[in-house]
Amino acid sequence: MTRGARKARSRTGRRSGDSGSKAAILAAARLQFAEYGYDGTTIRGIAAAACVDPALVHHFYGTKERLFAAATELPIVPSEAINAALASREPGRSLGTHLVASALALWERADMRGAFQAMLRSALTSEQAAATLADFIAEAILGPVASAAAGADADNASYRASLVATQMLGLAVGRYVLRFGPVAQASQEELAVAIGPVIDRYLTGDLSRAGSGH
Amino acid sequence: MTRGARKARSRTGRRSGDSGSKAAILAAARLQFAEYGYDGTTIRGIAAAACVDPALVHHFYGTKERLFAAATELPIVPSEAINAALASREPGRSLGTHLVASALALWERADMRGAFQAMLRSALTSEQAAATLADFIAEAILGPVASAAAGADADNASYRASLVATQMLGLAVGRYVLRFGPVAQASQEELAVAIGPVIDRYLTGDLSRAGSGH
DNA sequence: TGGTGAATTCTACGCATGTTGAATTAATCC
DNA sequence: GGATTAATTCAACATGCGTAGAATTCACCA
Repeated sequence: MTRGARKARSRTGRRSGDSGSKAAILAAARLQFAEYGYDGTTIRGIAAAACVDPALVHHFYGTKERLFAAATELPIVPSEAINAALASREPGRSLGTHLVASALALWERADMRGAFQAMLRSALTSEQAAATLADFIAEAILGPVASAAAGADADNASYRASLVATQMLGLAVGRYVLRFGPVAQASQEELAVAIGPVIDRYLTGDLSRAGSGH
Repeated sequence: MTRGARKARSRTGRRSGDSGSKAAILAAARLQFAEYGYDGTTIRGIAAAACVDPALVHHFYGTKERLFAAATELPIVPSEAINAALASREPGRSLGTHLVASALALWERADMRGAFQAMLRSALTSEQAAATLADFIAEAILGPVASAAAGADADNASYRASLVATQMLGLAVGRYVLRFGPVAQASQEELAVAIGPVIDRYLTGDLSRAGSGH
C-alpha cells in the first residue's frame, strides 16, 4: 500500500468528465464493419480502436449482432430520401441520371458513408445484413419504378426494379468495396451521365429491343 | 486388451478400394465456400460434409488458403473463353447481347458454377479472393473492350471496361448471391436482351449523352 | 512375403473469439 | 455526506478454429 509514491493512474473505474466512449465505440464499429465485414470484425478490434476494454463494448451494446444493427442503422428513411430526390429533379435531366446522381450524393454523405458501406460489405457474409440490404433496395428502388412506370407495363415492375438494382448494386460494390480504379475515381457527375441512361432504359425502355429508352 | 469380443470396425487406417475422399473434399469445399464465403467456411465443416476427418483435409490440401485456391480454380482460361465467345457471335446480334448471353452460359456451366460463385461470395471478405476476382474481371473484360473500341476512344478504355464490370458484377451478385427474385429466375436469353444494349452503350456509346450506343 | 508409402483417424496444442461477473472509480441525487 | 447508479477495467470462461504429430490400416511392388 504505502509502497511507492502513489498509484500513477487508476486503471479501473469511471473516468472524469465526458469520455465519449460510447460514441467512439460506435464510430470504430462502423469503420471496421465497413472495412472487414461482419465476420471479419472483432469486438476486441473495435475496443482497441476506441481505446477501451472489450467488456465496455458489451456493456453498452450487448451482443455483437446488436452492435452491428446500431452501426448500420441509416440516419435517413430510404423512401423519404427517394421522394426528396424525385422532387428536386431539374428539367432537362432524365429520371435515371438524376437518380444515379442522387444516390451517389447520398451514399457519400458523411453521416451515411460508414453505415452504408458496412451494410454493403457485410451483406454477402451475414444473413441479417443481406436481409437488411434487400429491404433497403426494395424500398429505395420500387419508388422510382412506380413513379416511372405510370400504368404502362406494371406487370414487369418488379423485373424492371431488379434490373435497376443490379446496376446500382454493381456500381456500389465496384466503387466502394472492390474499388475498381476508374469507377472509384470518377466524379459523381461523370457517373451520373454515363449510367443514368441505363437506368432510364430499365425503368421505361423496351427491354426486348436494343436501343435507348427514349 | 482381451476385453470384448472383437473391435467391431477399424476406426483408423486406410480404407479398401477407391474412397474418392479427395474429390469429395474438393466438392464440399466448393459448395461451402460458395455458400458461406471464405471466412464463414470451416475446414471442420468441409470435413463433416465429406464424411472425413478434418486432418485428412489438411493431409491433401495443406492449408485452408491452398484449399481455397484449389476450390476456386476455374476450369477455363478466361481470355480463351472470351475469344471463343467473340468468335461465335451470330450476325444481327449486338456484341453486348452476345457477351451477356455467353457470360451467363459460362457461369452456369456445371463445372464452373461452384468455383465461380465461391470466388464471388468470398471476394468481399478475403483479400486473396478479391485479388483473384479483380484479375478475372480485368482479363475477361479488357478483351471485348479492346475488340470493340478499335482505335476510337482508346483513352477511355479502362473507364469503359470498369463500367461494364459494374453491370456484370451487379448481375452476378444479384442473380447468384443475393438472389433477387426476378433477376434470379429470368432466363439467360431474357437477361441478355435486357442488359446487352447496356453493355453496348458502355463499350462504344457516347458516355456523355443520353441515348443508345448505336 | 516382406516392406515401403499412401490413406485415414485420434488426440491435442495454441490461439482468438464472444461473453460474463466481480471489482473499482466517478458522478449524481437526497 | 452517504447511497445509488453509471462507467470502466480485470480476469476468466467456454467454444471453435487451423494445424501438427503419431498411430493404424491398407495397397502395391519387389
